[in-house]
Amino acid sequence: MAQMYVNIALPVPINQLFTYSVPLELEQHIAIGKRVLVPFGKKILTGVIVEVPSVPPQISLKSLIDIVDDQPTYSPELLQLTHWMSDYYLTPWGEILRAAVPQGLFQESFTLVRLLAQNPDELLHQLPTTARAQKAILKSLALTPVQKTSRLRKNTKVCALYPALKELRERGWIIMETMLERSTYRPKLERTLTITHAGLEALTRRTLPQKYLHILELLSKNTKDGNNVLSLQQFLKIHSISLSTIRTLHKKLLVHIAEREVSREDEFKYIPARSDILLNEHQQQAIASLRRALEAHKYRAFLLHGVTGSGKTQVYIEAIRKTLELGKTALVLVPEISLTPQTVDRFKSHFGENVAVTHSQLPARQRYDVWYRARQGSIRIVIGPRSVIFSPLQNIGLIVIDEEHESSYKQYDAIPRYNARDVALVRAWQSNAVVVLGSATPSIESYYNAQQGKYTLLELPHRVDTAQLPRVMLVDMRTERKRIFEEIKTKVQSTGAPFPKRFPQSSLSSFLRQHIQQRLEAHEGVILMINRRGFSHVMECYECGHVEKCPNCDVTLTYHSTKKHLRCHYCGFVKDPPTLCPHCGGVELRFHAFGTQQVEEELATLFPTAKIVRMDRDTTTRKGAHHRILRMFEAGEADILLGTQMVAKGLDFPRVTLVGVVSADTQMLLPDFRASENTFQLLTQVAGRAGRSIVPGEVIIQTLQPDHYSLKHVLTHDYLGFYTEELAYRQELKYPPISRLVLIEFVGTNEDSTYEHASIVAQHLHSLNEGKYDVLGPADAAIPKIKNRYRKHVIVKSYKHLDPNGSHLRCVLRTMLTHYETSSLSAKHSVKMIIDIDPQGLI
DNA sequence: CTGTGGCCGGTC
DNA sequence: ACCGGCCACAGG
Repeated sequence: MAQMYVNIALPVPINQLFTYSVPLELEQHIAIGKRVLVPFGKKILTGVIVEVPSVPPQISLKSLIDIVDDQPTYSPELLQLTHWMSDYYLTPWGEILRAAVPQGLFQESFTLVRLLAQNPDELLHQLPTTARAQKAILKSLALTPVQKTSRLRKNTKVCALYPALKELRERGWIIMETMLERSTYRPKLERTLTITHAGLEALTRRTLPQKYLHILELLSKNTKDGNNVLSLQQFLKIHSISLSTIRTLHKKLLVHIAEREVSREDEFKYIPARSDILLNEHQQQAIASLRRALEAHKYRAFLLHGVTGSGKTQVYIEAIRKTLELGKTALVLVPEISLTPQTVDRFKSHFGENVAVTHSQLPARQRYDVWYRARQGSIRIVIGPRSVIFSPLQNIGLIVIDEEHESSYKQYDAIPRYNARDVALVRAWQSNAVVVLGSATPSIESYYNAQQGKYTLLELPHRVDTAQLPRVMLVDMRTERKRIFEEIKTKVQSTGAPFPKRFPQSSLSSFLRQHIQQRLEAHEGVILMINRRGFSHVMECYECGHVEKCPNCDVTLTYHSTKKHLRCHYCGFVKDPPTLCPHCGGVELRFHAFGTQQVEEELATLFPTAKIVRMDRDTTTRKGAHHRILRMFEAGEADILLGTQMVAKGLDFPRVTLVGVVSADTQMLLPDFRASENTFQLLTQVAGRAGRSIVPGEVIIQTLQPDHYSLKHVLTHDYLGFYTEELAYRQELKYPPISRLVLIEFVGTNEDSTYEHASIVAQHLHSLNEGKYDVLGPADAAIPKIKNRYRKHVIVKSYKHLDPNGSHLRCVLRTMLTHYETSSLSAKHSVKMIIDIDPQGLI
């Protein structure tokens, strides 16, 4: 037999596979998709067998250490999907494979350093004065005698750590041990109690005290097929028996205590689904289309555009029902934030034991369980946030992406930077499955795709039952501001006092106040949304709300306090800030945004008897806090729910009749080409929280820009109107979906070298250009410095009519990447380069 | 002459 | 990412 080789994908930032030879005794266990342990550099890493080549490369090879899996962790389907991602997102395959499974499945080795010497302080003198590194290591070990090498490196900041450790080892002062991390996953066990043969005999012979006989009798009834139905704990509790009694029986060998693995899923109280749900005509049509598509067993994508409260979930449920009938499985992706118990219960009540739900707050073990059970086929529906797109469900028939426009489907802060919605489309295509993208406010891209015929459009234009869409009103905050400003001016003119440093401002207009008052009196619920403080570097006219924009990119300019100028962070355009407002001649240009705190205080003063609950990042980090706040509000124990964007999504409280938006502007003025789209989506979503029952709802939006087009269409619930206007804007400035964007971010501690590095790459991209794309920048990122690291952006805009599937662009970027990797430019200046394909935003 | 810190290329 | 080899340079 010829020597066998395997190609392994490793989770290292090197875009290639590595070949290893296979020891004879492992040959019969080799299979594509299994995890293996391999030596790599100084470490042992986990990798995945992705190919079995017939011809080895002409280099000396290392040998596999072990095969971790009994059965492949990755199905051919998942290997195909992750391979596509590796190519599309320019990310090493191994890194994607690691991201596609629960944490802890990619063990790697580490080295422990253990101090043997008893008296390290004396030993210090034995070392030559020049051996500073060794001394530093000894001192650190004197404090903590056992440390990982990585920790020693951090503690001592020694450069050549290993040579120094070698010396110390040769002196016999330390030893080093290579260890493999323990897998973070261990099954949850519980103890079971069974009666032994000796116990049964004792029972028939009745040679024991009555008390013990009674217990044995209970036990003999409780035992089924050799397995105890109740756990030890449950048995003790139900029959009020103490553990010590059982111990006595155990000592006499009359009972047997064993351990068994249990599922960690939370107890679920089964609520049967309502059977009286009447589907309206549009829902029925949508369901019929989906059923036909499912029966065809072919790839097909649908965009389900349904207004808030139009019963999209019921459509998903019927589609899933059909999928199960066809013997297939279904994936449901939801944005993290909208995974309310309401939604979960609804799916569970229809599909019971077939469903599993994961979310990021679930302990890692429980997430592992869901992953494992999906792979085993013991569940057939998985619901969760973006990462469940990798769920190892077999035979997928349907993928649902709820609220497909949500930015949380894009992972932007870690490798791999992928959009789960787009990956879902590819997975469905590769698996001949049906995809449903659902939203009340589809992303411009998705609606564009629907119009281009890539997706079939399904519309739900009405709310279910007889609920009406709420009445939306705008409050022009400029009038309020003007009044205050005039008052100050007259006061200044009459008294001769200087202008006050800070102008008084109230976050709540009198109009909004009156309406809150009315709702409180009627004992109805009020939701108030504040935008997170976010971006304060936007300069705004106090009187008219005017904001300066870039003449080239049409994004909001940001103020740089050090250089005292306004700047476009897309193209680098710079100008001095105006002293007078170019729009109204106002003198007061300033930065501002309301914080949750200020609004809460104002509310408390204005409505002293009202009970206000706050929901934001700070108040909901504790486990269960989120649910408790919502339950209080639902039960009517709280009158006003005040919160950030969290309150905009997925909540369904019939008692809410008024929704107020403190300021639409913070969102609208974000320096990003998607600012209008996000504003429209957010406001439409939050407006959708009002009037979800017979009582009609009202929505009040405060703004300094009442004429802005993203607000205009919110008033009339006119998605298509907004889409048309927004698409024209995108076409004019060549933003997606007309173009394809790639954001290249450079992060470094030294501003000049970070910039230099960015320009070299930008230059390189220019030189490779054949006119199919534009390169913008380098420019400062909108937040130019985070945690003492400078951020520079280079943006590539590739034109779809010249490079329809973006393959040319990826080819160019790959060339650039190879060049970059070998030129070791990054190491020299310690500048990190991050490539983000199809970024969600450019901030 | 030795030990150390910075750059650079390789990792099967 | 992270290690080791190479080179320049400070201290003896």
